[in-house]
Amino acid sequence: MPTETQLAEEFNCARATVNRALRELAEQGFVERKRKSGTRVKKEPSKHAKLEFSLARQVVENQNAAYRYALVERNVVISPGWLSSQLNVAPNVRVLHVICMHYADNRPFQMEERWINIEAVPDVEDADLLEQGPHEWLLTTAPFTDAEVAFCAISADARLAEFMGTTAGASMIQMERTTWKSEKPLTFARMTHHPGYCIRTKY
Amino acid sequence: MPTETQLAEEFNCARATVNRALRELAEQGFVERKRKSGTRVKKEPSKHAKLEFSLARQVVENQNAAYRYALVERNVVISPGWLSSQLNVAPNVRVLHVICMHYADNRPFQMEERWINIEAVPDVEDADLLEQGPHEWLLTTAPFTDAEVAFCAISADARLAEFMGTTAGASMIQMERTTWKSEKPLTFARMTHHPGYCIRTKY
DNA sequence: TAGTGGTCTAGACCACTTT
DNA sequence: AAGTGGTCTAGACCACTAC
Repeated sequence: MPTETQLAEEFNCARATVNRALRELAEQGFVERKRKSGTRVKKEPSKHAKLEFSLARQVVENQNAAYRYALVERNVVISPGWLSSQLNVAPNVRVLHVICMHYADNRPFQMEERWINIEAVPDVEDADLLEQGPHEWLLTTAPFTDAEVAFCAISADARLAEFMGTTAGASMIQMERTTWKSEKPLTFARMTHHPGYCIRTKY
Repeated sequence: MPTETQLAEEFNCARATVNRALRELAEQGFVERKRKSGTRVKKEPSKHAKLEFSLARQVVENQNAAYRYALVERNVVISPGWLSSQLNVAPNVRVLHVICMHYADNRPFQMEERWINIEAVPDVEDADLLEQGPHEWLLTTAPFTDAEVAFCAISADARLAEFMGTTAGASMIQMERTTWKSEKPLTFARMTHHPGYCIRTKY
């Protein structure tokens, strides 16, 4: 493509304006920009959607349903090996293990199982988490800076099925998330949605 | 927060610079901006991930696996009622129905079923789609401008299980996508991934 | 209607990267 | 070494919207 200066002349506008337009096109994935070599139109425009990352409460309330939270289990445990690897923390550190449920109009919406790195968030040991979910507590107390997310489909085992009010073998969408606060591992969470739940977004 | 002019004074810089900084903070979901009422820091910063939207071929090749494509079925049909509603096209228009498979190292990776609005992309009737998948064909020929995506978990039925080399009842992650080109409905696609496949992304 | 952010201009200097 | 995009300045006008 022509250089910014050329485009500015062609369209009779300032270079700053051209720059902003091209920068936005680059953000949207239509063009690629490199210093010295210039701006090129991408062959396969890399589209991407924004995936909102909300609290269960927010999602439920957006559906105009009544949100209810319940704590199922809360205990301090020694980090099992797989978790230490996942979070990249020393083996055998103490972590807070939490299981809780989110309901929409009293129907199971999401089951959340979470391990929190106590070392990174010492205050969490005193949080009772009876009224407020660990996700919400963490967001207001220790907001993360980086996260990795994975979505997959799983079959409910007997226990999960019981909690989610369905039968064993049902297909459910599961979201696993690991978060860091400036390189420091915060938490690993596994959130399982009720059968039939869809994650929706737009481009 | 202070107004742009105040911040510009405070930091000894031009208002345009402040504006760009605040605009970027707003894009990242940390602040909210409204004319006249000013800029406010959000209580619950709305984080969001970018969800790359790639061709099956690209995903497979990124895994360093060999990609193979196969056309399963290709026929012109009269749009069934549910599809006409989904795409918002007149009932009984002609659509191109395509089923195809994407393989990674000769193992089933994704099954794709797609309906294409012939009226919006007349050329597609002459595309044989033997070498190239409809997704790839559409992207280069008639790139979309808007899309809606839904992810959900499904249980494989007998036919799907056979194609995906698994057993009926297996949980698989499915992506449904409807796309438009400037308000004109283009296509509805349902892409089912092999059991165990995860969609990954970062914040 | 007044004040805010949204956008533009014309000009300048800088940093990176390819040649 | 040269050319590109990246970023900044100082100033201006406009559009929306809360009051």
